[in-house]
Amino acid sequence: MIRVTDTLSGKKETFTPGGDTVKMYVCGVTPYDESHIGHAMSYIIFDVIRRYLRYRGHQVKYVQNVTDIDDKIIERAARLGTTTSALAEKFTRSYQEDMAALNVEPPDFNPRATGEVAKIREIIEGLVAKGYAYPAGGSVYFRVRNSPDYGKLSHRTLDSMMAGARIEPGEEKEHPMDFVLWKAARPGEPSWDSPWGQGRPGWHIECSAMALKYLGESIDIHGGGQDLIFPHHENEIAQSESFTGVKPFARYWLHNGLLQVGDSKMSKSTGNLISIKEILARHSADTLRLFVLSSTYRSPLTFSEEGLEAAGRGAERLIQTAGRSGGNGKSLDVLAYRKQFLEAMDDDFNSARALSSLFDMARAINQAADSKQDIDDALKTFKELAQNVLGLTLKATEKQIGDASPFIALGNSLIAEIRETNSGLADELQKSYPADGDGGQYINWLICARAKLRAAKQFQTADEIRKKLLELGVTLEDTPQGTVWKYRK
RNA sequence: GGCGACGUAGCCAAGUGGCAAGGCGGCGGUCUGCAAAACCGCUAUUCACCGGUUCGAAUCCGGUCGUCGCCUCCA
Repeated sequence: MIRVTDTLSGKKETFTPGGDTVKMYVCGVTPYDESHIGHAMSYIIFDVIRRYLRYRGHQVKYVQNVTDIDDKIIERAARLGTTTSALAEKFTRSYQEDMAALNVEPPDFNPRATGEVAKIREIIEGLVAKGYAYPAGGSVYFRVRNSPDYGKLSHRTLDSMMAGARIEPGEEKEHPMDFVLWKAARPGEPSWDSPWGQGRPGWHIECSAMALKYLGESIDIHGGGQDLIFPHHENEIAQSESFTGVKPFARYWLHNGLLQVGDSKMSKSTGNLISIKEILARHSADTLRLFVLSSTYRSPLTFSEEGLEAAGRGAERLIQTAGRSGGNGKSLDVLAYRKQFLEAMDDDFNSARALSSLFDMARAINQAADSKQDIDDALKTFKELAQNVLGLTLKATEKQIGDASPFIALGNSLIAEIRETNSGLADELQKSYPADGDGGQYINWLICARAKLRAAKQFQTADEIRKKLLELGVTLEDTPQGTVWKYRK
């Protein structure tokens, strides 16, 4: 039994989907710039939720929109002298690359706002016909006063919103909180035909349209960042339920806490953005996923380089475990750890607690491997949870060695050094010295040279190789199967 | 001003009535020629502070202080 915290009720509820397939909608990005690590956090979380539901035997249909037309896109495109569609396309693709790099599975449907104008118009017309919306000056507004429960998601009333006071004067609106469904086009802006004249969809309406079109009138999970609760999701509920007359529009509203940098939220308006690409240049997807998953998804998370490094070391331990092999002793049973893992995930996707079970399991596996127990089944369970549920790759980050020259230099000076005391060995090494190749080849050669030196008990020179390699970012590990190396910066 | 969240070890973080998970770091040990990796042991008598309820509270109630979010484009 899975329990989820629903923003609407404010409580932890038993999760029971409306049908055989879990219908899941998560708000996507507005592609006018590179995606940032706040996006990474949110989409990693919903990716894990989706994976877990599937792991628990649910079919999941996952829809995510792309808001490819809005004020920011228009503004940015104009500034850069490009079209809104070219700009949106560029950053949509960049976003998709980022998600792939983070091992976030693509949605089943990924509709663009501009591709759904027909459905959007249909809904607005319906809302106008029912008296929930009214045209004014070529735009169409939603009439919040006709939705008595407006404010139920964000737990506030119209009166309390008015008290907040940061509301601009009425313009064409009947009520200050009325929001735009259809925006009249200004000269030169991209626009579509409508009964109210040339214009384009407002922000909130596309999500209602897509959810209704791709998932139906009542969906199971609607997700997004906490910053979307008001006004975006509040408005989605109002529009959707007013249009269809079906309640609830979403059975469960899930919201992730926001990523902070330093002492404030990272956001577009404060400009303290760190892009996903920037982070992935320094840290692996597993590192980032572990960093995000080691706290509960509803809490705010403070980004820090130290935090990522800590997560990275943890990730390495898991990767190390995944690569182990046991013997043919007694078979290790890890079902108790698996049970704990599932109990944690069942409890509102408590990935932090689930991870503690995974680390415990890793320790048990390492221990068993050390004592030559059979760890095949254990490893299978371990990987299933780490990869299929948490979406970790468990692959060591093989960073490309850009420049082989430091390794070549190291090899050359080594030969010269050895020649002073042992010309025979120097000749032998010289013979096997790679004429060219990538850094890896030279590293392998250096490891080979070190093995010969160790065999000859020339530990000082051998250790020097290890030390120099470490300075270049290469760690050596001597295992019974030989020496393995890792490159990390 | 309104609404909401949070304050647990050096750092990150789980735990919402019954002896304080896990990760990172640190210290000691096993293994190793020495390391690395892995493993073992230790690392919070105490959960912002004050008061209350209870046989029993990090967990419930009241208050104080502090941090953050939303109320405006945002994942």
